[in-house]
Amino acid sequence: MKIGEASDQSGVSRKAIRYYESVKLIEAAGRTTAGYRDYSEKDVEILKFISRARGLGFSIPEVSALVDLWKDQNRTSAQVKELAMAHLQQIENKIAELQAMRDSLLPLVDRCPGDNNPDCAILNGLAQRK
Amino acid sequence: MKIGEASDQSGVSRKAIRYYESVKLIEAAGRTTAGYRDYSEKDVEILKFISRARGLGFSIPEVSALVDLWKDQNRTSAQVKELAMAHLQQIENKIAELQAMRDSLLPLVDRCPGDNNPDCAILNGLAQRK
DNA sequence: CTTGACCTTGCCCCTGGGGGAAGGCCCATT
DNA sequence: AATGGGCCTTCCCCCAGGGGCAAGGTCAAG
Repeated sequence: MKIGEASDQSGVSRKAIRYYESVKLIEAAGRTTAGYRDYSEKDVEILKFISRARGLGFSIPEVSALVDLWKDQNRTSAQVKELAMAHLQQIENKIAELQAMRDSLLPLVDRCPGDNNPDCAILNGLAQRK
Repeated sequence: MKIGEASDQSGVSRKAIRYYESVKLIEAAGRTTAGYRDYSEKDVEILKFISRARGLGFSIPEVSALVDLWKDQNRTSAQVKELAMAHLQQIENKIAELQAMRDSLLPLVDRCPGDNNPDCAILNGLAQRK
């Protein structure tokens, strides 16, 4: 099948598929006589795997490692778990970072009257030396 | 003062200062006879303002709008509040997105034995059609 | 006068693709 | 047989926010 159908079936955009090929996350697809990329059902399964992993926030190198482990019958679940736990920690860190931003910003927003006067707690908070 | 001192005092890297100038977030600094950028105390205050706004996660265009409002004596606090609340919503959205990732990934990690066998709930979860 | 610390511009790199241009291919309809 | 539109191809620019490095200019102290 051609890239459009592979895209529709896998949920990965055409653009992303070509990008994944360019960064060698997936193998270069075979070509038809017309020069079109040609995909098999198996290729689509790999794309779906990648799509789900990306959806969980794994970066391209991380997804690459996951795909390699998936294909490797000699893997250990410990290897996979280590990778996933490291990613989970990154997620937790980002959540904490965003919550810290929210916790800093929220009180400023609450104290800003939001009326027609120029006085604003948000600008004051940003301007003042802490 | 030159860029190095302005950087030290404001907490914004030399590189970032030049970058902010190139994207017109700040005005182009004056130059000494030797061609070095020259900063005043006021410039440093603006950089500190920017640094704090960036620390709260505001994007460059958002920071630009905040700086403009800060300088504008005819602003209304409603304008500032609107901008801040929109950003706050973006933060909340990102937090929710990351929490959803965590909530999907965590049960898989918990069910992965992490031993020397290849069977792994994480890979199974990514591979299976949902 | 030399040395080292600072400054300058400029270029390529990163993430993860999106958007769009210019041109080639294929199928169905007229 | 021709044509139209819907695919496909490669190529390049764009986003944030700089990092890193190169080649060279400047300045103050010893």
